[in-house]
Amino acid sequence: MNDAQPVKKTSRIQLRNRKLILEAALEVFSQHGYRGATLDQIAVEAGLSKPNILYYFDGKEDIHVTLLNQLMDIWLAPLREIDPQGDPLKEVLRYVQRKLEMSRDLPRESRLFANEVLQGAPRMVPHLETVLKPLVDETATLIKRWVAAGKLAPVDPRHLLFSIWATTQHYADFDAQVQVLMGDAPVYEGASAHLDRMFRRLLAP
Amino acid sequence: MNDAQPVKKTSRIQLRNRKLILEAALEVFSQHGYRGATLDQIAVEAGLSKPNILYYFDGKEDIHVTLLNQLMDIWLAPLREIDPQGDPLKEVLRYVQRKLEMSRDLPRESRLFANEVLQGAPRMVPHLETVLKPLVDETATLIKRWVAAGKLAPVDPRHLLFSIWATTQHYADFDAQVQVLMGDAPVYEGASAHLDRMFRRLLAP
Amino acid sequence: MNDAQPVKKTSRIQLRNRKLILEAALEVFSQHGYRGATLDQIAVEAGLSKPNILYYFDGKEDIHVTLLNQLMDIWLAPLREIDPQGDPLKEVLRYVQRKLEMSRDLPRESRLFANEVLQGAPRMVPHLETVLKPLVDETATLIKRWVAAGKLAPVDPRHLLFSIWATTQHYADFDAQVQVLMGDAPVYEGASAHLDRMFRRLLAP
Amino acid sequence: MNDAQPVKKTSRIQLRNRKLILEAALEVFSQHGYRGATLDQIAVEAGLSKPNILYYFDGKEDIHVTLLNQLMDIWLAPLREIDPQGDPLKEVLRYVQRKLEMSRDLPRESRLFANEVLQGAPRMVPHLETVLKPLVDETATLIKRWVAAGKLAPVDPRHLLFSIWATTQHYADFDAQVQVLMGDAPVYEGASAHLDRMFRRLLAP
DNA sequence: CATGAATGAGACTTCATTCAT
DNA sequence: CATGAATGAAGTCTCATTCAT
Repeated sequence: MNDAQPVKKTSRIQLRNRKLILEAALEVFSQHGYRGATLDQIAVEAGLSKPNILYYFDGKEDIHVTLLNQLMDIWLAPLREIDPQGDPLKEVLRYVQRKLEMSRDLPRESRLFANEVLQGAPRMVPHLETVLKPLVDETATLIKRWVAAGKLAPVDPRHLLFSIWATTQHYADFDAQVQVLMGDAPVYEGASAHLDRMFRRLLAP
Repeated sequence: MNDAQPVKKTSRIQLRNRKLILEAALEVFSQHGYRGATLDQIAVEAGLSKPNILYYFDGKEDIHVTLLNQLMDIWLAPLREIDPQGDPLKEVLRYVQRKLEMSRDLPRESRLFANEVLQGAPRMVPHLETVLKPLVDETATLIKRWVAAGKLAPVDPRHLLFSIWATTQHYADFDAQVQVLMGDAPVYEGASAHLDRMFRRLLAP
Repeated sequence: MNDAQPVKKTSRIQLRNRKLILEAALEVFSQHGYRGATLDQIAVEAGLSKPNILYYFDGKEDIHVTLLNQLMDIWLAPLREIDPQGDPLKEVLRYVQRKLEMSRDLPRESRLFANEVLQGAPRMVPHLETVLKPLVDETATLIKRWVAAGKLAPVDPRHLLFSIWATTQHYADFDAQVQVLMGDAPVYEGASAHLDRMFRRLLAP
Repeated sequence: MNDAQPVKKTSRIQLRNRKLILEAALEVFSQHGYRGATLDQIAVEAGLSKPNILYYFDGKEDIHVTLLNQLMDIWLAPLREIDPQGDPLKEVLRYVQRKLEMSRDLPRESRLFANEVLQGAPRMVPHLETVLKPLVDETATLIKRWVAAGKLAPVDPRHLLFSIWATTQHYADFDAQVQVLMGDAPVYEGASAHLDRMFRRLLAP
């Protein structure tokens, strides 16, 4: 009957509320995980009623998936910024620092992602395969070329990436433990220096 | 809270069933997280009835806490095995390999722990402070001594430990992602060589 | 309740939209029943927005009642057409055929009505008493007169009407079952012949 | 792990409560339809708590399906009792009376069935095809044989069955309307006589 | 030691209706 | 005349826990 697609005009309010909800959901999901989070919490955090949340999203899972997909773009940005024309060592070390900054500035995003992968990434495997894998493959090729050209010490590109991700995100994901062990001491300054030295020593040709 | 411990005579069956339950709970909790896990799943996995589970433990949380505390002993064993009299570089590199082996052989334990810390370690902070922190402080002192003696390259001991934990546990905690990116390629062989080189370069004086 | 009728100027658009809504509601109500139908479905079916629907009707129930009342007029038309001056047998048999045709051509109306009566006709009893009953009483009197005059075989007029209604509407109301049992065979041709013979034999003096 | 099928020992209580629930559900479903019925109503009617209802059945639909399947057996019993060796006319007329009695004594079952078929029998088509159709096919063959043998007047067996079902069940399904039109007059006596005469005239050879 | 039975609290979701423009 | 936004009430279902044997 009505073939006209209901091209939802995303009005000002629409945009604002969707943002409000996603922001609230990020807070709640990253803290309690998917199952641990409740729509009630998200609604309160967003300052909206529960049914109103469901007016903007199709359900709890829809919010979660939307969040994860949005996240991936932000999350992979630094990897995309590695300049194939740049100085190899400098490029990689800059990537490490960028990742560490993200860990410091966007810890909720890091935890949201960790939560999801930790449970087998049930809602993300497709995305990982279509978006992350090609990008990683490409980066691996680049690093191999750099190694072959003698610009970097020999290293397995994928394990290198794992190490970078693991060490940088650790400060966000395992923050509770870091807090206990570091007390009041500043964390990120030391981390920055430590990681810079570690990866510099690993990769300096 | 309830200090009046019901001095249960721990019979043979008691012990067996407690073990069954904890084993089942490890499986379920590590896969779905605390909130995502249900007593039903644990009961089925353990082959016991739900009320029977609650005969052995005071509730869901009790099982979880017991599991986490038990885990910590296993988890910290390699750290305790570092020999202050041994060769510093060798000792640390051995620790890295031990941790990597644990990640491979006990991934559920790793994920259980990660899940908990990720959510702020609400049920573990006391344990972390009383058990983990002193041990880490002690190890940090040892490493500092080694560094001062010129046996290791200068390094912040705590950030070193973080890097070791992060890189080794990554293979268990982020397994879903590693699988996607590594495909059928063997993972642990490469990881072992990579981490050995990385920490050797970092620490060789 | 609210006697202050909001004397709506029934413009062209008004009329068109009311018709659109009632047509959509007929479709939806007859398929899912009163409780099973939703305003959303009706709105989509009518190509109008939900609040707009409520601009034309006071609520879900209002639409339903309006529909039922409208229906009754159509539904009872054949009964009103029975000609007291006509040939008794011919008149009744023609009525049977007219009802069967309505069952074939207006199955949604039949089901809507059936749905309502099936659930005790909560929204229709008054209408039944004030409109249907007098008409049936009148028709019963007519049939009794015809029987008394020897123009029809002795028959209880009300049970006769029940039988006519039941057998003709069955093809609309129990269509799902008829489909299963008749397969691809044509239904209404056989039904027409069968019912004609049945009521002819019953009533031929 | 546990291969032993959990052969739910249907204890005394189990049996009693399942019966209680089905009885309550029959009452509620037959009155309000599937969608119109609520677990709350069923729970109250059964005198059990809502979660307890769900301890015995997997959900609303499970109750409904169970009810419908049970019903079919009762419902088709009279059809199965038609004796191929008996006197044709007598057998069919007895069937009519048995169906009419069921309409009088089990009106809720009749309405439950009508409700379901009216909405397209979404939960019953398979059952209709595998259970009802073969039985009807068989009966149709029998009737055809009787007609061919001159024991019954020529009649389409399926339309005959439709007419029997329609006219007898009408008194249960359209009871609300029958009540309005018959007032205090006894219904089933007249119906019995009327239907007996109608089908006798139709079928007498 | 063990379990079938039961439930209160709370989770997600639907929907008729109202609000505000 | 029309609609995007919002919500209270209610519905189905889950789950940790308790009861009673």
